[in-house]
Amino acid sequence: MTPPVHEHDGAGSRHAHTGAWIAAVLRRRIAAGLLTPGSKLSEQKLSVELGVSRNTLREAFGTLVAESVVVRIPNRGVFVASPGAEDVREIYRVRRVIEPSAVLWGTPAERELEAMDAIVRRAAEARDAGSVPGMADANQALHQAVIALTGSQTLQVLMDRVLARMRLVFHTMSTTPDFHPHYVERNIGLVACLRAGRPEEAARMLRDGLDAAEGEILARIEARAPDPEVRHRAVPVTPIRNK
Amino acid sequence: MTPPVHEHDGAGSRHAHTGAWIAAVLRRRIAAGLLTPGSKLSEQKLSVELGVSRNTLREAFGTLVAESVVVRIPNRGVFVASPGAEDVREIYRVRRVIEPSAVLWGTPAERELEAMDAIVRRAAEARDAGSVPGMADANQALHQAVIALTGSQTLQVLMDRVLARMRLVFHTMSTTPDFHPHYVERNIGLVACLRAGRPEEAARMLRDGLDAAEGEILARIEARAPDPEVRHRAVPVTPIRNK
DNA sequence: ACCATCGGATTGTTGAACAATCATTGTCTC
DNA sequence: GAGACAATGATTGTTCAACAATCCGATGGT
Repeated sequence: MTPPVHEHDGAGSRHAHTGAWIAAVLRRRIAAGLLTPGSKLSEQKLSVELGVSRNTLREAFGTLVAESVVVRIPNRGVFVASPGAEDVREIYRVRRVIEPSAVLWGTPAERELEAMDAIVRRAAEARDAGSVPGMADANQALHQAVIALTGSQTLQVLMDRVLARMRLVFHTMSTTPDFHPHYVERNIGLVACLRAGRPEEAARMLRDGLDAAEGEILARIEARAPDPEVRHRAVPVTPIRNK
Repeated sequence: MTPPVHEHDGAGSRHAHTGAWIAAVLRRRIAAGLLTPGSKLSEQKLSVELGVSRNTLREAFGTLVAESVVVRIPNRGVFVASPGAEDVREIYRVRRVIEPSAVLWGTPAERELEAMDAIVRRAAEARDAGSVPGMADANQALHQAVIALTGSQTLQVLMDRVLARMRLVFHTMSTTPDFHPHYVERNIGLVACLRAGRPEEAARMLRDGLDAAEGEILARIEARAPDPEVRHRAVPVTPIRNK
């Protein structure tokens, strides 16, 4: 039995708005894969486990629902979101609009170019070392750097949420193939184009890369789930009874 | 005295999740200008006025905070957001990324082109009739149609929120000048470009229009508030005691 | 095998209570 | 009289306990 003590789950601040804190804890657990997609988050269990009131937990659920990290089904409870093929398509719709636009019209200063250079160098090292998580991290970092070109806080948090959702997609796939080496090369070319002052070409390259990635992931997803959209009942994929 | 009865505030659905319902009511009141920017939303008063529990009202506040329609200051309460110059800049950062990208890479079908044609025609009629709200509505409709080109639900709701924020900006300005006739012409040209199959030119036109609009609004804002950013104390602009 | 009914469990919502914090007022000192 | 300081009152943050409404699963009848 875990005692109802507040695990010092990083982010030390003691009691800065308990609801947001609980939301952060759950967000981290979901991102780490401790809470698998489709599993139910029972109000009673979690409230005693985290040592907060059911009301406060409910508030946390609210923010998580707003972020689409969990799904609330009325009178049934909240479940960790399990994104399907349509969700993947939506994710790439968003990325295809925002990221190419960022490289096309965001004028990168020398600072930013240097940062992106460092990132792709790190990615290349990770590839040579065969480190898949290293490549994944670098890939993610590069996309965040691209978003940063817009200078918009709003777009930053939006894309952070999209990325969190993408991580959930990967969690639903038991075997994650490594298309990452492909991406490393693409990203190198992208930064080179930006350096050369050819934003149109960079944007086109980015769009092609996104199309390719979406295609691969969709193929991988739809192979496993021949009936991806038909989730009208919104039933959790696996009624996992956590613990 | 308004009785604590639930005003049948449109959007008929009877009691689909009370918290969301209350949030919708408040959202509408704010958009309508009944709740002016900077005014405080007292938990006690509103809970009795709307006939819901303080807890439920709190949940509604949570969603409104997530939408940045209201601002919560710890231990002080929630206030209707009063966007300043920096917020306007952020709004246009977002629009400059998303809207030109939508017209550039979203391939409009005949249906959508026709819809946009109808909108600009409506705008022209409103201009000839001297109807400022008519022009404003048409302008808003056109931008929503542009966003719809992406086919992305996520971007749609994002831009809806941005637009709501923009409405708040206008509410903070006592006198709203009508730059709308300018926009009508611009929009006509934009749709024409799209019809002619020149998305690059349309995108450029859209960007120029956004730049111009931002400039005009910023000038109007910074003239009134020579010290726009210094809101560290986050004090409501006017400590309005509503009623 | 199919359908209805019932019971238990979980969610949705409320009301009251308490601690913590902020704003205001009043008092004291200089 | 002006400013620092403490007491007071009001509001928010959070918890607890309760109830109605709903859903899930099992039981039982045909």
